[in-house]
Formats: sequence, structure tokens, C-alpha cells
Amino acid sequence: MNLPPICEAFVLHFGEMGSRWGINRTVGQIYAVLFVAERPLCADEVVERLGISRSNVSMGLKELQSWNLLRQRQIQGDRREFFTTPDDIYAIVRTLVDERKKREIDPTLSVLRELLMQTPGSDEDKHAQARLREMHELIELLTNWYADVQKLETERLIQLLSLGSKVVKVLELKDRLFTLPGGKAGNLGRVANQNSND
Amino acid sequence: MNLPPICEAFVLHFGEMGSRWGINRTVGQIYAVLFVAERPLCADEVVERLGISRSNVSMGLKELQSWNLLRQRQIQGDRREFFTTPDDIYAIVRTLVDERKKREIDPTLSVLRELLMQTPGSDEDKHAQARLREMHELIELLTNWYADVQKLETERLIQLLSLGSKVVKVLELKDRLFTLPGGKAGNLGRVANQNSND
DNA sequence: CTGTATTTTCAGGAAGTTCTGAAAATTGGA
DNA sequence: TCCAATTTTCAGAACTTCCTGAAAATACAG
Repeated sequence: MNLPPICEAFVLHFGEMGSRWGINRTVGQIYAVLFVAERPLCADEVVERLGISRSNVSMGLKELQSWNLLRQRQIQGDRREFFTTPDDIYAIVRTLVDERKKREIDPTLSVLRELLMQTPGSDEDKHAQARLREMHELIELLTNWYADVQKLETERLIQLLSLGSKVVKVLELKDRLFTLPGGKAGNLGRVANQNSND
Repeated sequence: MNLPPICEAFVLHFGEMGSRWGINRTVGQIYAVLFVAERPLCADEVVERLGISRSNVSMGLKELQSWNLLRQRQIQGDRREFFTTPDDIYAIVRTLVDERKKREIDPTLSVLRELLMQTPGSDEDKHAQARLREMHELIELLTNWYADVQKLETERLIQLLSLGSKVVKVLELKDRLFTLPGGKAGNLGRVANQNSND
């Protein structure tokens, strides 16, 4: 591996992490190299830095492109393609989550829905459906939250995340302010169930 | 595979999903079987349902235990151990996230911190550090959010998630109410940067 | 066109993982 | 203590994934 020490350490770690998720080590390393590089790199530069075969790099780049994780650029009078990761790291994470959702969550939701439509032929299947229903609800809650929050600009998203659970306090405050004395105890639940059509 | 149709379809899908994440197919299937089962099962019952070897089940259960994902129970006058997944699916997800964080995120954060302490010996390494710093900040933002939100009871967590980005609106409202006319434009940023010591 | 630079594909070998049956270890009752 | 039930371990077979070099495809300048 032909990289300065900090880059190398990062690339090795990132490759290791990649291999724990569905992504293979080498693909992880390729991404890491592009992520820390000062400028777009062509395939041969990646080969040189990682010391792996040209064809392996070609396949890795293909894979990363299929995840929408790369930017490509042509340089004047040069036939080679140059690759980078997006500058904005938030954009990278959004893409990553979107793609994983598309490949893993969406198919799971559709399998769950399909299985919940079927008529159970046994007690075991009936009980299974109850469990699957819980799972379906939870996944929907999480994906709806994500779909909603994902629309925010990064700035606002950061604010919201920084706030963490303190949001709940703000809501309690709101409740206290807007619930008339003698009225029903609080409307957190109601607010929580509105859908985003405002 | 010796399971009623809905269970079987779910188990197959779940195994497939497991194998996309670092978990192997069989381990995923074992978890799925326990998840939909009406009662705790012993190892041999899992063998029978999945049609895999006893030793494979034994290793799979070990693996799941190391993730804290199983409840074990003894039945009076029976030497066998019986396994289930927790009833509360939120508890399952919390455990899953906690464990992945412990195994993947925490080590990554510590590698990043270590690399950020080092003195870069080249321009490339200097630029790499800048990128790693962005990554470190983002991961910290996300993990702090999670650490904070994870403390909430499930009920409140559901409220907060259901609300999604509408929280931002509530915050704007709060701003409008508490910012004196003529005072500074808004304190969203200030609120967002407080730390959870209240 | 032709020739060169570059990228992609792919068969098959290397490396890694998962699974099994047999054997060893553990457990608790008699 | 011994024994039978149960669980765990582990060497190697079976399977999967990954990587390479060679060949094919593509792209474009002259």
C-alpha cells in the first residue's frame, strides 16, 4: 500500500469496517482512498495506492457507482476518468442511507405486507403474523421519520439532531401553553399523529 | 424446512437480509424462527424447523447470545435450555443498535481520534485529517443524538419519531414566542448547542 | 480506417466462510 | 460415584466470495 501513514491507517480501518457491512474490504478501501484524496483520482492511481489489480479496481468502482457514491470527472485532453467522493459528507451519508433503504428496507416492507395479507393456516402462522405486524409498524415508524427528516436542509437537520431528546421538553412546554386549563390533559399524542400535509 | 408457510417465508427473507449485513444466513434464520415462535424453543426444535445440523444451531445461538439478543429460560424438570427473543420489539432494536455501535462505531471513533492527534507528515495527510475531522464530527453528532434519544421511554420515543421534521416548526414557534421583539433574531442555535445537563 | 490508450469482462485459482459429523465436555439425577 | 441427556468443540468437506491476468471491448487521435 503506497500511501502516507494517516491515510493508510484510515484506509485499512475503513476496509475492515466495510467488510463487516455487506461491502467487501477492497471496495471499502477504494472508497476510503477517494475520500481522503486531495483531488479526483483515476483508476490507475487507485491501483498504485492500494497495490491491487487493475481489474479489481474496475469492479470496485462499478460497485460504488451502482451505489451512487461517486462523482466522475473528465479532465481536458485526458481520456481517463477521474473519481471522487462528494465533498459534502452529509450528502454521502444521505445517499448511503437511501440506497440501503432501497435495497434492504423496502423489499422487507413489501415481504411483510404480503405476508400480513395472507390468511394464516395455523395458530403458529397466526402468532407469526402478530409479530410481523409489530415489526412492520416499527419499520414504518422509522422510515417515515427518516423520509420526513431527510427533506430538511443540512443546517436544520444538525439543529434537530443536536437537540436530541430535549425536543420532548419543548413539546411539553408547548402543551402547557396551548392546553386550556380544564381542557384535556395534553395534545402531544394528537400532534404526533398528524400527517405531514401542512 | 419444517415450518408453516408464513413463518417459512419470513425466515427465508430474514436469513437473506442477515447475510447482507455482517450476520450469516443461518444465524439470521435462527433468530427469525425464535422471533415468530409462540413459545421458547430448545436447540433441537430449531434443528427440526430449519433442517440444519445440531452443531450449527449451537454455534448460531452462541453468536446471538454474544449480541445479547436472546432470553434463556429453564423449564422445571427439563435439562434443556429454551430460547426466545425479547417480547418487546423496541428492546430488540435498541440492543441491536447498541451492539453495532459498540462493535463498529466506537472503534471507528477511537481510530479517528487517534489519527487526528497525529502530526501530518505530508500535504496528503494534512488534507486527509481535514476529511477525517468532518467524519468524526458527523459520527459524534449522530451518536450523541442516539445516546440522548435512547434514554426516552418507548412511548415518548414513538411520539418524537412520529413528529419527524415537524419538530422544527415547534421550535420556530417557541422562538417566536420567547424572542422579545427587538431582541436577537432567534435562539434555535443556542438551544441546539446546550448540553444535556438539565 | 488503424493504432494506441484505456476500461471492462470473465474463467479459473486463491482465500475465506460456513456447515457437518464425530468426539469431548458438561450437567444433574440416581 | 456412574450414567445418560445435552451441549460444545473442532478438523476438514462443501460452498461462496474475491482477485487476478489475459482477452475482449471501447474510445478516440491521427
